[in-house]
Amino acid sequence: MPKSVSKHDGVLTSPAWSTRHNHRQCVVDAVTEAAELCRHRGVRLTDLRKRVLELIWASHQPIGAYAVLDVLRAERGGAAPPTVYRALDFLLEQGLVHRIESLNAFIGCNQPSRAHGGQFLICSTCGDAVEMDDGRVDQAIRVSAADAGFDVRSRVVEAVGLCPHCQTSEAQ
Amino acid sequence: MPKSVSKHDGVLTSPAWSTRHNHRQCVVDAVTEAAELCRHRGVRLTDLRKRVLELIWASHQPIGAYAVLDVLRAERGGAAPPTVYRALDFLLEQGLVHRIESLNAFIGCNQPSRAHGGQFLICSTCGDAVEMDDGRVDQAIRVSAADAGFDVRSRVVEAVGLCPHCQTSEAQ
DNA sequence: TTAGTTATGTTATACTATAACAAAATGAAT
DNA sequence: ATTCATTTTGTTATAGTATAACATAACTAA
Repeated sequence: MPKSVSKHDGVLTSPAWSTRHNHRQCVVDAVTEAAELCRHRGVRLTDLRKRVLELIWASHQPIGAYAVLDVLRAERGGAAPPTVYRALDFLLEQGLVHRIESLNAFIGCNQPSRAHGGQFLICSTCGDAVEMDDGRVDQAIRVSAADAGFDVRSRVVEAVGLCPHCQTSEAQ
Repeated sequence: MPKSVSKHDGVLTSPAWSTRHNHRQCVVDAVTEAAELCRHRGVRLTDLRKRVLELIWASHQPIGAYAVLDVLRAERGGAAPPTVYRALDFLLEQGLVHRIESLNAFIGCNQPSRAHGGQFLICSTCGDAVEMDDGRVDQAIRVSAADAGFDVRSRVVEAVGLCPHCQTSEAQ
C-alpha cells in the first residue's frame, strides 16, 4: 500500500487548522445537518452512526476505519471492525462521508445534500484534505472519456501536493 | 474495501479484448521496451522484475499483487509477499506500471518513457482498464486546485463506467 | 578477491475489510 | 400492548493487502 493515514493514531492531534476555525462548532453543525437530512430522507441516523460521523468530523483529516474503531472501543465495550464498517457503509450511501482511495481513509462531506463524487486536495505535509468538487474537472474527465467511447458513472479524483499553509512553511 | 480486482484469480482468463489484438505480442513488446528503457537508465530489470512485469501485462487487466504472487509461487519456489511488492515498487518507480488505487491493483503503463500520473477508465462490467492521460484533465485539476491555493504534485484519476463494448452488450 | 552495494529469501506481523450467524432494537400491523 | 417482520448491532472468524526486519545471495567496481 502506498501510504496510510493512520496506524490508529492521530485522532486527537492538533494540526495546522486548529487555530483557524471553531472546530467543535463545525463538528456540531455537520452532525446537525446530517440528522436533518436523514430525517428528511426517512433513514435512521442511529447513535452509533452519528457517533462515527462525529469522530470523522472531529478528526478533521482523513481518518482510517480502525482509528475510529479504537475510539469506539474505548467508549463502549464490544466494538469490532464490522461495527465501524457498517456505519461507514451507511454514511457513504447517504453521502455524509467520502472515502479517499489513496489513503484508505474517510472524511466528512461538505455538501451532503447534493449528490456528487468528491474531488480531494491532499496535503502531503500536514495531511489535511480539502474537498473541491469543481465541475470543470468532472467535465474534462467526461469529455476525455467520451473520446475513448467510455460512459463514466463515477470518478475518483485525488490530488496530492502542498496546501497554502505548508507552501509558505516550506519556503520558511 | 470497496471492491477488489481479484481473489487471486483471473490471471489466465480470456476477457473481451482477447479477440481484438495479438496479446502475446503486446506483452513481448512491452517487456522489450521496458528492458531498453532500464538499460538506458542504468537500472536493473532483473529476471524477477521482468517476470512480474510480464505477468501484469499478460493479465491485460488490473491485477492484484497476490494474484501475481500465486503465479510466482507456482513457477519458482519461495516467493513471498515482499518478493512481489519489491518488484512492484521498482516497476512503479520506473513508471513501468501504475497502481490503481480504487482496485488495489496494478496495470502496465502504455508510455513508460514519459513521466506522467496516469488516468484510468475502468469498466465496471468487464473489468478492463484503459489509460488515457489527457492533458485537459490534468490542466483542469491544476487550475481548480490553484483556485484553492494548492500546489499539486501528483494526481489520482480513476473513472468507473462502461467501456464501448459493454455499452453495446448491455443494450443487447 | 575483496569489499561495498543492491537484490532476493525468509519469517513474522501490521493494516484493511468482509462473511456468517446470533441477538437486540425498531416499527408497523393488529 | 402484542406480535411479526425488518433493520440494526454484537460477535467470532477469516480474507485480503502490505510492510518490517534480518539473513543470504548476486552483482559491481576497485
